[in-house]
Amino acid sequence: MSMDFFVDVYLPLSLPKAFTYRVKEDEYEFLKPGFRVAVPFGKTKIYTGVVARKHNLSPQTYDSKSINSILDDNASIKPEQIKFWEWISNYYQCSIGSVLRASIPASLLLESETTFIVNKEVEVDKEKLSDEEYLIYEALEKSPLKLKDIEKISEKKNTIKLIQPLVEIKAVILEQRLKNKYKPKTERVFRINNRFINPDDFKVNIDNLKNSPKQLEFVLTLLSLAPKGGKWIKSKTIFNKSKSDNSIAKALIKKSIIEEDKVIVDRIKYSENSKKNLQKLSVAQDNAYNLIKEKLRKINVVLLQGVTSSGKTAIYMTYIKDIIDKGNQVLFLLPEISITSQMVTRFQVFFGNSVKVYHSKFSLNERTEVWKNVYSGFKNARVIIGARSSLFLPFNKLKLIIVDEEHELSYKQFDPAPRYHARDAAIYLAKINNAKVILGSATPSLESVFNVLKKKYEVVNLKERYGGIKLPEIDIIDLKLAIKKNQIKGNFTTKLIDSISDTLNKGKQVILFQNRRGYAPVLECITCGHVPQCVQCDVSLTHHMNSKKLQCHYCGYNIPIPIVCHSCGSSNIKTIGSGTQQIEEQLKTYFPQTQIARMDWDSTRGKYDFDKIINSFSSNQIKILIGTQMIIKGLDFENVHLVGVINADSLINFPDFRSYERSFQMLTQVSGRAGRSKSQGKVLIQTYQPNHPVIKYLIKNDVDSFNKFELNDRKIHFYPPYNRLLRITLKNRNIETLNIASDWFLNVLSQSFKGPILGPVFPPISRVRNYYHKQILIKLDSINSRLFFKKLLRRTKQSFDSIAKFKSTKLSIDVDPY
DNA sequence: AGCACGCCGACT
DNA sequence: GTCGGCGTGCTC
Repeated sequence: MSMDFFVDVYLPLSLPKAFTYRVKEDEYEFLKPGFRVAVPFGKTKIYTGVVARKHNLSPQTYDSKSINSILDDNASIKPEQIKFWEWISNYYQCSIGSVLRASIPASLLLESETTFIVNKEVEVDKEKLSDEEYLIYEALEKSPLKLKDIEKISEKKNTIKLIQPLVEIKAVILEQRLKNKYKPKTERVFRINNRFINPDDFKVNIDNLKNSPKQLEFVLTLLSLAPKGGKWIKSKTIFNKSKSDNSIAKALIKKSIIEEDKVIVDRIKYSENSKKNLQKLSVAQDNAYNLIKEKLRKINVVLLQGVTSSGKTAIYMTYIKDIIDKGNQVLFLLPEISITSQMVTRFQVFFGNSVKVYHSKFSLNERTEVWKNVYSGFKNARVIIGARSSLFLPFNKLKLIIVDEEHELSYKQFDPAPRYHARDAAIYLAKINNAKVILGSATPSLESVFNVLKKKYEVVNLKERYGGIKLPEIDIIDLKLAIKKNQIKGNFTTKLIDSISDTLNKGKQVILFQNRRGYAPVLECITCGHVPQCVQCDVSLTHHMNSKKLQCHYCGYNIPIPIVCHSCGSSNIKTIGSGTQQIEEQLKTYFPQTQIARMDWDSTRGKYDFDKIINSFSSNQIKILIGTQMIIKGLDFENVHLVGVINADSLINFPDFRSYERSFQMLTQVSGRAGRSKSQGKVLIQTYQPNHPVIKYLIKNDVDSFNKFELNDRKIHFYPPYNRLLRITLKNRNIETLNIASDWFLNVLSQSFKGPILGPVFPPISRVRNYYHKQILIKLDSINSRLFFKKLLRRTKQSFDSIAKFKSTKLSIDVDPY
């Protein structure tokens, strides 16, 4: 009986399912789920896919193509990873391909590029070729070319048609070549030739070098580093020590005295600090540590709720040590922005080379390296510090995931798909790996607080700061009152200015927090009120002082700052609003002699800008640091005494159901930057609403009461964590088509689903890059309705996609949107 | 998602 | 007449 052999393959495309390919019997035996295979797809392309499963069921409705080749000797992807992808794809309602693409460094997803080569077996009568064909053929005779290159040579765009005749007469053939994008970094190494150090000849050999002192020195240096030979020594080391260079090495290689080779080295430099002992835990920390340990025996997730500066990190580290001493791996998740070199160094001091770091600002090659380290050599990858995408690494023996600052919004991926929440995904990842989870925060998310109430998680509290330092004193400045008394100028009340100057006089530092970025956001015409808008998005252009431009934050469109109003021609235009740049300038008029730095998205574009500012602030060169969210992320500045919040209202009044929670978290975090050593710090908050609940509970440092208040509010309005949200966004260039499409969608949904469906509405920014947006929001009240709705949504999406007139409408789904 | 095909309008 | 714009449908 003849058997057919098939594999289902996941492709890195945004398509909803796996594709089935035929394989030969021996391939079938060799392949396992997780192997990468190169497969033809469509007419011209070859993609790298991942085998999901293998079987003998011949597809009924189509003929399977055969795979092109097998790319692995061992499964590149572990079964747990595939399981994790499938969960993400199912829970967050996105294609498996988009998960795959987010997971694997592009370097491991080989890419096909159509290359054309001259077919030497066919005689071509060049006289008969057209001028253009001739040109292309001649170019191809010199070297194989890709379509893009031919485009350049022929200076035409439609190269396919140009080359088509040549392909038809088989003068030119296509070559599908897979190109490996990952190039390991190598270093040259030398070692002494065995024959040279053979005891019988050694003396003679050395004597022979007498007339070449430079070469002799090279050899002696090499011998001092590797007396018995055999060992490879880095070229750099020898060149430095013997003051020689490549010419000398070359000469020695020619004489067969030394041998050379190349070894693969890590791109990311890890300091080889000797591992220090962990700092001893305080009594409170030790209690918390033991409690966590005890609770994790019975439950999978523990929430560590510790006030700012309570020393959560020390507890994590003690726990991490437990895990890695047993040869297991730990994933330490941080919000992207918190992964500073400060943080990494802190870990390396204790865990040395076993620490690996993974986040999106690393280059592709760097990320590939970490991937390979985590996959194979887990001795040097036991502690992985990473941003949300590190959930997708090929862990070996993952036994603990720590999600620090678990309340952070940036754990939720926003665009593109997969729109996953790293905290929630981490809990599932832990489950399939049999690992435990510690969530840490001073101000836990209401979701986690709720899960503690529901007994899904256990909580461990840490109510005092490390070293018995008092929490800062929080003082409110009523802006209404200040205006009445004429005690305000620009953004600053007299009280705040006095406090700043007091602090500076004591030799202490100041942090000022402003919840906006860039310079005074918009330019307004005083005469007619016109504000310059982006041409393809529905937003006002932002004034960027550095580049002297008006810029769109959504699509990057920019224009030079106009001298006259484009609408009425008046030259009476000015900037309105108050961002960090403006605050910096106002502050400079008060404290002209003081070093002031600003930290926001604009001033920290580069990879190292952030570290640079942090370093000069911690070394006390900068006295006042002004910044947005960026400055509040778990950084330890010992000398900061005063934290000022310029305006709490812009936070509190943000039109979103999470804005109170967020303001409370942010204000608590920012307050926590004050008084981290010995003396008690001070926090001054300027606000128009001194009696607002957020402010009220904040002053008392009462997280629990705030949570209670806020949970009650969420319950009344059917918001998370009581109900789950699901948001559908439709996009189209044409507003009419969009309206019809979104109405259709809503209609079909509401025929089967009786729960609350809101919309479709235009979001606050209703047009981005010339695409109009419309949103539908669904509130789901139980697991059953969630499961039911997701099924319904999948069906509805399928019918939607099959209707021709909706083809141009893009649809995206966001589960648990933020 | 890409990519090719094919149908239309705007020009050498 | 042809170039290239975009709408449509398919990919194992």
